[in-house]
Amino acid sequence: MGADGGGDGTVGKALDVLDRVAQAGRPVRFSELLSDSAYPKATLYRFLQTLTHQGMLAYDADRQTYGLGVRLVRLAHVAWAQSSIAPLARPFIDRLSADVGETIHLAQLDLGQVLYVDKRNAQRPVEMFSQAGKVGPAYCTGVGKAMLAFLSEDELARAMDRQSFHRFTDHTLNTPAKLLPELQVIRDRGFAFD
Amino acid sequence: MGADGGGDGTVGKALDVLDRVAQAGRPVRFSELLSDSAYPKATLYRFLQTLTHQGMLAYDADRQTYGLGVRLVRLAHVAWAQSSIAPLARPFIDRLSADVGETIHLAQLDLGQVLYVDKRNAQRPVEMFSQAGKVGPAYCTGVGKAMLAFLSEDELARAMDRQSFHRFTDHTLNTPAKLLPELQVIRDRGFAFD
DNA sequence: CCTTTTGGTTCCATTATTCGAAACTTAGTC
DNA sequence: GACTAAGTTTCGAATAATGGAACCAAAAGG
Repeated sequence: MGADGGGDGTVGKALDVLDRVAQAGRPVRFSELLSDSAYPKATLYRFLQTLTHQGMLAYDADRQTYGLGVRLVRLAHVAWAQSSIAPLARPFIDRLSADVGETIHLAQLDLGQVLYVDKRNAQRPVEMFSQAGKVGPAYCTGVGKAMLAFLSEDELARAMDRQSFHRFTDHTLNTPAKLLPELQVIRDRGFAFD
Repeated sequence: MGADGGGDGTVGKALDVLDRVAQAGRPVRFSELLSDSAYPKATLYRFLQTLTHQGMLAYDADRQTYGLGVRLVRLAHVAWAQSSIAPLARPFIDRLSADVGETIHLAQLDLGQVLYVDKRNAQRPVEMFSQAGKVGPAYCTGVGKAMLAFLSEDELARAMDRQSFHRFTDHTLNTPAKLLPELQVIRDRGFAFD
C-alpha cells in the first residue's frame, strides 16, 4: 500500500537499488545501502552482485564500494543524445526568446516528471548537460504545470500515479484536488508562471 | 554455450533489451526488436512493459515506438558527474600534454571496456560528454591495451570474459593468444601506441 | 588470548515470478 | 467477408527470487 520501495517485479527492485547508488553521488559501501534499504541483507547483496555483474555498477574491491559502471554510462550517453530534442528546437527557441525577451525553458514531460532540456541561452550542448538534465516533479514547476494542463484525463491520472518515482517530503501540495483548478486556469490563459 | 543473448537472471535479460533499444539510436517498433531478439513475443513484450513502466524506456503511443526514458537521463546526469575523475585529473593532464606535446587520453578500464574520460584539450566538462563518454573494447585501442598489460592474471581473465558485452564482428584479433605477447611488449616499454 | 561486534558472503528450502505457446484482438489489405 | 500482420492477454509449468540463518573475516573490547 502506498509506501513505495521498488515497483513491480524483480527488475523494478534492481533498478531501485541502482537508483540508490546513483543518488548517493559517490561510491557507497554495502552497509550504507543496507541501512536505508528495505531489503534484507541477502537480497540486497544479490542485487548488487547482479548489477555489478551486468556492468551497471562497478565494484571497487580495494575500497569495498559500489559505484556506477560503464554500461550505465554508455546507456546514459545515448539516452542523452537521443532524448535531446534540443538541437532541433534551438532555432525556434532563439527566435522565441528574442521576441519575448524572457527566459525560455524547453522541457519534456515524461511520466509526470519534467526534464529540462534547454534554457534559452545555452550555447553548447555540453553546458546543457550540467545545467539542465535535472528532473523535478511536474506539479512544482511552471513548465510542468503547463504541460499537465493539456493532458487528457487519464494521461493526467497516469502522470500523477508516477509521482511516487521519488520520495518527496510531503509538504508540497501534491493532492490532485488542489492542483486541478490551477490547471484549469492555465488552460484558459495559455501559459504558466513559475 | 558460448553464444550470449542475455546474461544471468531476469535483470540481465531486461538490461539486454534496454541495450537493444539504446543501440538502435532512435525510437524502435516492437516488431523491429522482436526480429533481432532471441526472446519470444510475449517475453519481449513483458520486458518492454516493465522497462517502460520503470521509466527506463518511454513509449510513444502515437508512433508506437520505444525510446529511452527520462530515468536514464537522470542516471546519466549523476553517472557523468560521478564517473568523471576528469576534474581531479585535469591539472595533471594539462601538465603532461604540455610536456610531451602529444594528445593524451585519459581513460578508465572497467570490465574490459575502456571509457574515454578526457581528451587533452577539452575545455568544458560538457564537451567531454559528447566527444568522450564512448566506450570500446579494450583490446582495440592504445589506452586499452596499455591498461590490460598491467592487470594480474585473473583480472585479465575476467576482463576478457566480459568482452561478449557487445557482439563484435569477429574479424578483430580477439583471441588472447594473439594479444598476450603484445601486452608483454607494452609492459616492457611502459606505454602503448594506438 | 579469547570473546564480541561489525561488515560481508553463502546456503537452501520455500515461495512467488517469470516463461512462452497459444488464443485473442485490432488494424490493415485484397 | 476472408486473410494477414502487429500487438496484447492468458495460464499452467518451469524457473528464478526470496530471506532467515549460518558462516567467515577482521576489527574492537575484555
